Amino acid sequence: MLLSYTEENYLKAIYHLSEDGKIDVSTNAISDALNTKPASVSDMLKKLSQKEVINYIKYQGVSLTPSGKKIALQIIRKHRLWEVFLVEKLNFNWDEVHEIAEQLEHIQSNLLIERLDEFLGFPPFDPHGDPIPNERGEMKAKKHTPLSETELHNQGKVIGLKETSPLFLQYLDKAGIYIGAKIKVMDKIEFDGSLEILIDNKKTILVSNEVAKNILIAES
Amino acid sequence: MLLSYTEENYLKAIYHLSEDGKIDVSTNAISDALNTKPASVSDMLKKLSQKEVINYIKYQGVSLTPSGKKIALQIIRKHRLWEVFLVEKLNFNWDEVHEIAEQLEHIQSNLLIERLDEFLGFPPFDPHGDPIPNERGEMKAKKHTPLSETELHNQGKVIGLKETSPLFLQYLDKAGIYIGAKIKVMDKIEFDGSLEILIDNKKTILVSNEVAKNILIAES
DNA sequence: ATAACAATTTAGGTTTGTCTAAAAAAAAAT
DNA sequence: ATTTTTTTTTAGACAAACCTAAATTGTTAT
Ligand SMILES: [Mn+2]
Ligand SMILES: [Mn+2]
Ligand SMILES: [Mn+2]
Ligand SMILES: [Mn+2]
Repeated sequence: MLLSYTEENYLKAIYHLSEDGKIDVSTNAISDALNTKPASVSDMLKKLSQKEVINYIKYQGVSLTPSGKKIALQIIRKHRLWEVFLVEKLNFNWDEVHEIAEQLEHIQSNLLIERLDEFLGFPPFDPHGDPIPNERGEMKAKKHTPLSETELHNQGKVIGLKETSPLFLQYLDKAGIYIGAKIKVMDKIEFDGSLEILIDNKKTILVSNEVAKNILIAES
Repeated sequence: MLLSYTEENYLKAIYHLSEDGKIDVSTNAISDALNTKPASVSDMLKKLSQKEVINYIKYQGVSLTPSGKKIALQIIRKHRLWEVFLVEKLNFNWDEVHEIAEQLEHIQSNLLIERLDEFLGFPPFDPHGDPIPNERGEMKAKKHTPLSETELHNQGKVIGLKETSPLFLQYLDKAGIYIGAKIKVMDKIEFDGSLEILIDNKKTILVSNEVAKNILIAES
């Protein structure tokens, strides 16, 4: 089935919104995510329901059907592969790629995306540590312990981020934090939940609780 | 100025139609090129005229303004660079890339296209021998003597094509003709204008006049 | 010079995706 | 158990890009 650029964006938004455990996604949440009005979302949900890519009962929220989920994962696959291309091949910084990938993810060609995947060496993760689905929509589960919940003195590695906004990524660059960096929590300040962390056994810095919540760690 | 996907395609079509020496392009020619109805073209010409990217006098055809021409050349630059990428990096055949480039040419990001150009080594020509405009819209003029008008026994090199449809490209593959191939005209059959040609001093084949008109030669 | 034909434009509609304002339903508060 | 507030849907409009049918302008042939 062929969906429009806009319909694809709705499916992707619904997928991302239901990622945080939520089973049913609300009209308002979608309108927030896509910067449209709730009334426009209602219209679109009716249309997507007709096309059988979402389960929709009026006033009761929405979820993806298996076929809708498959489409959403294909778009996410394309988005993340293009992000890898931009960073690995065209030397973009990780905070510059999202906007361009938002456009590139809608290019229609299965052959293109399979060739791109091959050209990039079948990367399992994108520049922000997010897993890249394969053709069947399967991806490596990345276990996510936020840095804010890591035990004191435990050594871990940065495997991903909850936030990927340019401002946050630029902050991380400045702090010397990147995907793969070794991090050890040296001290927890009870007052505001900020953490003293040792990066790569070299540099000790203080990060706020807000920052720590958005850094995902694989403990070792 | 920001133009829509569709407006960009109109400018590109007008540019290509005026390439063949024509100063003013007709409504019907545009509607043919874009597979739309003349009435739709009239609507769009009014809009493009308002945006000052075309010179338009009702009933008298249309031409690009300097700013319209600049935009058209930027789109063509993007199209051709992406074609090089697809062939050189993703191993596509030259007859498979046009459709995908039609989509990729509309991706908006100056940085992207400059980085891509650099990544590809600043190629002066695309896989079909067409010149790639630089950021300022300048490109190498390619002199075009159709093979059909080449002197008997003259040796030349294939530098481009007039037609780049998949069917024609596939025919050339089969015949062993490619950009850069050495060609010598051995005989001209007066009856139908077909030619006996020697390719790379190895293989002699017969090509129709129709084919010969669409192969561009640099004589040496 | 006029009639016939071809090219182009206008008039009036459709579809997609958006909006605002108003109505209806669900959830929260009293 | 009502009332109030919030969420969601419907009603009615609009812009972009297309269409068909009809009117207009330009071109060619008599
Ligand atoms: Mn992204
Ligand atoms: Mn990402
Ligand atoms: Mn092309
Ligand atoms: Mn080309």
